[in-house]
Amino acid sequence: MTSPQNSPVKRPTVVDVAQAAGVSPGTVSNALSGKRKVDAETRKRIEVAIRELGYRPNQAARQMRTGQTKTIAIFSSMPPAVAAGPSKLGFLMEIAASAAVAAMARNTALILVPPIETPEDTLKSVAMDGALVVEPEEDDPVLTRLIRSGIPTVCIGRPSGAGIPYVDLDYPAIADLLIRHLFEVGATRFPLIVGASRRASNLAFRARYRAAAANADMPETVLEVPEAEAEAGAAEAVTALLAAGQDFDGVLVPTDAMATGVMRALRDGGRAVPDQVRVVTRYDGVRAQTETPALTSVDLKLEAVAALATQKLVELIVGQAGPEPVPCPTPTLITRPSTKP
Amino acid sequence: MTSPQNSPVKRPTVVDVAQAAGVSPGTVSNALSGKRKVDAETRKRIEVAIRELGYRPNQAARQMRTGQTKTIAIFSSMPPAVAAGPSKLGFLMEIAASAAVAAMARNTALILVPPIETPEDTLKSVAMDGALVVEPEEDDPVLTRLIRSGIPTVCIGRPSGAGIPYVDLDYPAIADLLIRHLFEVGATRFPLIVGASRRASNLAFRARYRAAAANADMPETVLEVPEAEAEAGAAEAVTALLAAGQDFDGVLVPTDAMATGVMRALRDGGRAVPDQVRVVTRYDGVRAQTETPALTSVDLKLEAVAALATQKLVELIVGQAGPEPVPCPTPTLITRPSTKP
DNA sequence: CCTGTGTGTTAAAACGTTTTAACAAGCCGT
DNA sequence: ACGGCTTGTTAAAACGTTTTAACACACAGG
Repeated sequence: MTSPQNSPVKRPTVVDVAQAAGVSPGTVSNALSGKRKVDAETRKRIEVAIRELGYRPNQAARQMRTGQTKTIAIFSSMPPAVAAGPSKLGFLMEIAASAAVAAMARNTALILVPPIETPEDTLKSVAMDGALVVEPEEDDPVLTRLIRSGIPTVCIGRPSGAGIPYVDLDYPAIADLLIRHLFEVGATRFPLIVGASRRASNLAFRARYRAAAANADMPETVLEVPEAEAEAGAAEAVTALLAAGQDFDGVLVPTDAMATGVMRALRDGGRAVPDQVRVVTRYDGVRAQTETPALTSVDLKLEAVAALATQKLVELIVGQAGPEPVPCPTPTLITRPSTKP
Repeated sequence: MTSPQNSPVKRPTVVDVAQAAGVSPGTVSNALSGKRKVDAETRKRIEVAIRELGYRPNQAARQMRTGQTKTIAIFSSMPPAVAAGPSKLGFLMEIAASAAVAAMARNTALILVPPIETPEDTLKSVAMDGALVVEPEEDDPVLTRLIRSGIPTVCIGRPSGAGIPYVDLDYPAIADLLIRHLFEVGATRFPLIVGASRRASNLAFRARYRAAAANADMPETVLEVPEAEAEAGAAEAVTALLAAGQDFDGVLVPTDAMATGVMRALRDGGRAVPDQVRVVTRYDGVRAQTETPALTSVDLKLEAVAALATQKLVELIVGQAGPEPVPCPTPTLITRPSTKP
């Protein structure tokens, strides 16, 4: 109960604790970190002093000295137009939530970096010693900037560059899962509606679709839609298809926002789902679930993926792991009314 | 192209920049922050030196000197059982996403603190100069700890203590909206299924329900369900109600997880929604949207709420604002098949 | 008695900024 | 020629930790 200085609050520091415990600051540090041996009796004194004063270590000072911020950031490389809207809550946030708990379990904080146009500014203003990049695009600007800055980075979804560690989402397997299912429920010819960017998932879907079409003697119809106008673009594409009189009994449309557009176009065009046309999409998010009828999609095991990526990242940071990719959990199908036979 | 030291990387510091530009470190700092005047020509030299060396300020050092971390944290006080599962992606993440962009716009990072049992550890290990608390409970442990630590805090949803700034979610208005709607679509007697905790929203729903019941001469039936077992508990409660032969033509069930349970119990009990029973819930999340039939709910304007709270928080941190609450946007009804007349 | 070996502690340096107080130079009005 | 004012710059201190090198001490083996 000694009268404090008149300064506002003056949080106690390690030297206050040292003084109270009758030791030197260095010893307090050692007691806290356990890096060097300190006498049991001394440690006791220090602990009571800490409790007494309500000492909390100053993270900034600690960070500055050690160079470790104990912080990782999560970036979405999707254009804001894609990440925004109803999907915003989906993919990215689902991963972020899981990554946050995985990080916290390793006593690391996760900071949420919203989709932005200017990665440079963000990289300057925010301190982190590692980064997660969700679904990097080919030559992703955020990703390249990160690795050029020497910041340890783990991708979720395979990146275009080599030597960057990642947790694969195994897009080919996902594509096969959906394509096989379409055939199984009786579809015989279906177009692929896909994003125009060179994002890895788009590439995989195109490749697997081509292979499957060739294999089944099905004519290939690949419609590329700019990702920024996903929903409207997909609707337009399907409407054009209908107008052209092309017949099809299924649609493979990975991006959920585009799936919404497809469903609208089908409704407007008087096609019944699933009786006349079966529709499947990739991400099992709000959109897939709330469509009428609800859409068959894929359980990507995002929670596990996020946890693995986070673990890999912290190992990378402390130098316990190399840049080799992490095997990913196998995705499974979720069948819904949109493909009911 | 001078050969660098053999040390790993050695990021350039402010003194390197100063040396390259032929000035003192202090001047570089001034040029960067713009706090003091520096000659236009000198500033130019500094800027090119910065670009040349690829200098990025060390945030930790900056933080330590200024005491500002430029970081805020967002806490959910919900028990993990509630925050987990499908709802995890909903309420909390929707707010977090919006808060992140609002924070970033003010050049502040948002760190995501997952629901935890041990707030003390987190508060110790993570540096922040402000906090958002989502839906604080009465005498919320996280909240009390935060204010005791003197960390500026803004709540989303009214806290129990006084003097803590918050953005109201206006639970009474929300409750009234739903209750009025139930009456309007022809319901004459309906129970309230509500969380057992003393969370502000629960209290408000109880109060408004009582008032409305008294006013309409409707018998009161309030069923309290422990929040940890929301879905199962609510299902059980409704099943018991049916077994007891109590007749009702509507259900008011604010928590979406409980709504799922209610719908299941009604289905199992052979009651048709909306023909025999109308159901309304509060949060328009995945669950409300994917129920069959989809549930009438409320647009809480979470995006705006989160932005307001974040703005208030940064103002609070820099001392530009007092602890008075922030007026909140008015919620609106979203009518869905579950109350179709 | 001397040398070596732990053990536990400490004083001081270092981390990279920002801020403070001082200062030099130029200009103005007497 | 001198004091006062402005403008731009700087040297040095400060922020709170961790780490390094040194030290004091006890104790063992010769």
